[in-house]
Amino acid sequence: MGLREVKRERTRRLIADKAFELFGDHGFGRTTVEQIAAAAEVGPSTLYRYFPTKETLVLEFVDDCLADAVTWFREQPALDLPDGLRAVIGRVLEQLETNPDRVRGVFVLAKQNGSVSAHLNELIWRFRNDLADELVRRSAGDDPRHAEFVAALSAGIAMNIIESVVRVWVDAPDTVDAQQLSRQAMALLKTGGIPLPAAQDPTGISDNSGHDS
Amino acid sequence: MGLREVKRERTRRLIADKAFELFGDHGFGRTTVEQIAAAAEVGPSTLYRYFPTKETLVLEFVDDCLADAVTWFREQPALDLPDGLRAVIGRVLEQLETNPDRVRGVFVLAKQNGSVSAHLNELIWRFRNDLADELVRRSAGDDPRHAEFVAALSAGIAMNIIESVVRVWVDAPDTVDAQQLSRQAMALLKTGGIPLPAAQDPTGISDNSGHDS
DNA sequence: GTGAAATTGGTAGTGACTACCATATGACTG
DNA sequence: CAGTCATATGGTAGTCACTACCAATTTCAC
Repeated sequence: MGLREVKRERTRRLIADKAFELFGDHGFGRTTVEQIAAAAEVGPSTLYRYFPTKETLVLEFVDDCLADAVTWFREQPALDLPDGLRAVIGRVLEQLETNPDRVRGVFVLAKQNGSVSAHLNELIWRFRNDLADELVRRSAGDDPRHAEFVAALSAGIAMNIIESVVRVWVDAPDTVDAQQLSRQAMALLKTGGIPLPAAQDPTGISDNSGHDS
Repeated sequence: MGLREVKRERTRRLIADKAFELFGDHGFGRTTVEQIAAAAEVGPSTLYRYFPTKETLVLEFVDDCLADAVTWFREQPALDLPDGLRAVIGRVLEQLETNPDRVRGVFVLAKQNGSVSAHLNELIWRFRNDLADELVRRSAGDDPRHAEFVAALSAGIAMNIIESVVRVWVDAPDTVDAQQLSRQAMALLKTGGIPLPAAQDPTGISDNSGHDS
């Protein structure tokens, strides 16, 4: 709309970029928000109006990618679950590949700094929860407790695939095809290539008494 | 051994308990470390010698449970993977059931406070990574890249089961049997009761070219 | 251009956390 | 039992993330 929003978006991006630059040069912990504000030529209080915490400076892009994928998935109710999940995974990776340098930078910073790592992990979990909520919404109306449990596991596996793929991909974005790697993960899962936890003796496995409906 | 360590352990526990009490009464954010130190009748600087951050005050117990399970798993190399993973899951749940109130408290606080949630999630991821490392160590010496990838997925699923079970369990520790619920999750996983991500059309699924060995 | 609304920079403060120092306390030696 | 040594403790001063608030400036609508 107005010139206002354009300028605001520009300032926002400028701050994030400068922050990323400084974090890359001197590390997350050794960079103060005052330095970032100074580099972006804004006051510290302006910076805090755009980014509520220092961590969001780093994580906003990844957060956007995940949020976008969830929103997109909500608008695709026609897909059945296996194909739908495959598609969200693809969507997330697609979004992340928009800016590989940024994603790699985020993971590097997360490796260095505990707080960044913690908040990154929280983003990922929130994604899983959002996904699980959507799966519950789609599930046929049987026992909601069971549906939530299944949805959590299902969404968790999707999250795991994404995370595992990304961790490989960020180490060598040029030689690894993230999409293909994710398909490989799905295939391994389907064909038993991934060792799953299971008792050799399936005691009490087939009864449902542990789950009070 | 000496009287010193006994006293130290007592002080440590006293601080953690008082902290938990105050967090429960007034919330995590509304409780200052000075208040905790005062309640435990120690100076703030002493408190920081025991607990490096405010979050560790909350999360130490869960952290210990997970660390214990990993250590235990490392000492059980005889188990094959499916059964071993089942056993770690059981071990973690067993440890958590040692102090259900504490675990529930942790999850309640995590729900209220973003930083607690973030650090809790990080603990869980660290557990997954430790588990994955051990799985890699056990894997036959083929392509390490592939082994790491598989291990990450495998450990991730174990982590997911634990997390999903615990989230149900903390809501009603008395009516839910965590161990049985985890076995149910494994059974669902094995019998296809959990929707997994997969393309209906398995394009490029069976070739290995995406994975450069 | 004028007034309303939004954006900004600055100030003062809180609270988590660190570095450092002086003191006190338990542990060991003669 | 006295001496001494390592360790534990409390306090002080300081940094930095973050908040609440205020005054000034800029943008938009009329």
